[in-house]
Amino acid sequence: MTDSSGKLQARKQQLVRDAIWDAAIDLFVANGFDSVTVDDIAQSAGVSPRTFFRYFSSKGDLMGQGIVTYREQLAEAIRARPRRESHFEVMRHSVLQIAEMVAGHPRTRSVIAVATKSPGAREAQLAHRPQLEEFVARAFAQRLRNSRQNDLRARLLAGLPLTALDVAIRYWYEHGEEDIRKTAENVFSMLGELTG
Amino acid sequence: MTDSSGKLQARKQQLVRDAIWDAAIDLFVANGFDSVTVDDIAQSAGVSPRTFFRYFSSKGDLMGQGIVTYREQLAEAIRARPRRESHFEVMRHSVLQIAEMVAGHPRTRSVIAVATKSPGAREAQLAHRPQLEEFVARAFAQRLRNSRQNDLRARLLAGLPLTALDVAIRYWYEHGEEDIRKTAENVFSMLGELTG
DNA sequence: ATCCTAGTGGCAGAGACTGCCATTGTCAAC
DNA sequence: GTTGACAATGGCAGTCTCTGCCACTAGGAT
Repeated sequence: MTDSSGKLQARKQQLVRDAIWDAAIDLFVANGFDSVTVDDIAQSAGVSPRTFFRYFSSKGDLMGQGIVTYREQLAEAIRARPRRESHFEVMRHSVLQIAEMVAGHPRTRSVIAVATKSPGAREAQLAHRPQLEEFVARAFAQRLRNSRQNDLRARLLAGLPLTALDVAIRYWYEHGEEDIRKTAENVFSMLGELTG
Repeated sequence: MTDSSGKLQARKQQLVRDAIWDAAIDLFVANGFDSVTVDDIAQSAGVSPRTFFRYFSSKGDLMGQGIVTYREQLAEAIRARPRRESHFEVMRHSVLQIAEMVAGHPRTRSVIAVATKSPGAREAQLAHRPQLEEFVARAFAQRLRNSRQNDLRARLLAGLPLTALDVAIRYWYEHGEEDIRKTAENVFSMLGELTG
């Protein structure tokens, strides 16, 4: 099998996946998360309901994909920071970088709008957090090889930036800020003042 | 209507509620969160499935009750701290206090065990976080009346202790520590070192 | 004894999700 | 171009969650 054919398949799958996701978000925005059924989404995307579940494990799963997409890049951003940089600076730079990517995505506002209006959608979004935390925690753990209470520290260091990111993005959305970096900087400046 | 009869009614309701919850947690521990159906729980608690849903909005809802119970007390603990105390100290004292209460509950270990083993259960547990955050954020907002970016700050101050609490409790459970205060103190000491 | 009301159970039905099997398409070797 | 494997899809049946509705019952108030 040639390399291109394999990639072609993968590309086509991604196409279907995107079609489903886009259709779903649009329907959520138009009709509300709760009133939209999986059948609606499948029909709008031109696939069978059965196929929907082959691409997404649940209806709520759709709400997390916006963030999960940047999972590797967040971990990578953390790993890429210089080794002697303080944890605080690592978090700050990584969050700033990812926040900008998230804010740049055309449908980010739609996703947040849905999550804001529907508690069920927001919960579904949060359902991805354990997975996300684990991912980030592993990235931090590599910087902590000889630290006391490695895992406790890693988990805390994973939870903080995710909380900061979440707070920043929601504030950015609700207040119609132009530059999300500014909001994120504010969050970290507040974080820094905590001990002072 | 006399005062006592109303209280009696409430007491009876709480009895049913506890019966359902206890039965559910026991079943979860024994058979796993996913394999237990609502019918199982209802039968084990001696009520109809229909009644189950009058006490808990969903099967997953059961997983959050352990924490939600302390919702008001956490907010109250925050409000009770002296007004000139730093945010950091407010968080520290409040979390320590609540952590001790949570750790003292006889079924806390069971709940964490279930949440640890089943991703679905953990997600259901996290589903209560928005509600919880909102609650804590309101408590902090009262301390911030004249602060810039009130709500951004309040949300961050709500997210941090909840993250700290979550991390501390899980670590305490997994490492079989005797005193959860020590673990919580460690978390906050790590938090304090962040800017230093 | 008789209302009145809150709590309950049963029933029907929608929607989420899964396992299974048949069908279709796609690529590769012939 | 035909064929043969293999992945993706669709349809179907069935389970489970959750809700609206209505009938029933128990306990307190009158």
